Amino acid sequence: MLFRARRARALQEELAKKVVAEDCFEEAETVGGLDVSYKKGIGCAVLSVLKDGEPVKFLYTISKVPIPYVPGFLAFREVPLYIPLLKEEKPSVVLVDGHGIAHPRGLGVASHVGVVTGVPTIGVAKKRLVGEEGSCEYGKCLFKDGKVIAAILERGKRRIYVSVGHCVSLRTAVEIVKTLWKSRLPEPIRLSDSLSRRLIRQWSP
DNA sequence: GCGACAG
DNA sequence: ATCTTGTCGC
Repeated sequence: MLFRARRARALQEELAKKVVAEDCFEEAETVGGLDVSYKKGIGCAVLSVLKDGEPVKFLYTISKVPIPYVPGFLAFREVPLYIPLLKEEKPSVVLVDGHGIAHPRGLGVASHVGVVTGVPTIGVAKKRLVGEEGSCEYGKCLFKDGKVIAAILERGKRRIYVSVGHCVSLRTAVEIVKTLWKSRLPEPIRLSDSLSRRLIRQWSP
C-alpha cells in the first residue's frame, strides 16, 4: 500500500490543534503501557495495565500492518493497533513507546492516539526525533522554538525522552514516569514490550 | 547535495 | 522495529 505523506501531514497538523497539555485527570489510579512488536508484516500490540505498580491486566491484538515506517509518521503504523485496545480498557493514563508532542508537527504517536481516543497519554522515547538539547528544571530537556518539548530522564548511561502526549502536563508526566522507571524502560512499557515480543515470535503463519 | 531520522 | 552468538559483568 502506498503511503500518502501529504494527507498524513495535513491530518497531523489538524489533530495537533486538539492536544491538551494539561492534566485532565485527578489521580493516576491505573497506568497503562503500549508497545508493538513485528514479524514479517504482522504486528502485535499489547496494553499492560498497572495498579499500585503491579500488573493487573494485559490485552493484545495481532494484525497485518501494511503501512511502512517513515520517520515522523510512526502513528499511522501503530495507532490502528492501539485503538481497539483502548476502546476495551481505559487506564487513567497511558505510557506510549514513542514521542508525544516532541515531534516535527507536534503530534507524535503518543499524542495521536491520545487525541483520537480521548485517553490521557505520555510519550516515552528512547531516541531523539527533533529538538535541541539544553538544561531546564528537569535537568536536561529538548527545546523547539525556544520552548521545552520533552524532559530527558537519565539513569547512568541510559536515558529516555518524556513528553506530553495528551491531557497531561509535562510535570505530571515526568512524575509518573519517574516512579515507574526501574529497569531499561518504565514498567508498563517494558511489560508490553516483552509480552508483544513473545506473542509475535510464536505466531506461526 | 548532505546529514538527520521515534519504532 | 528486526536480523542474530557469544560474551562481559553483577
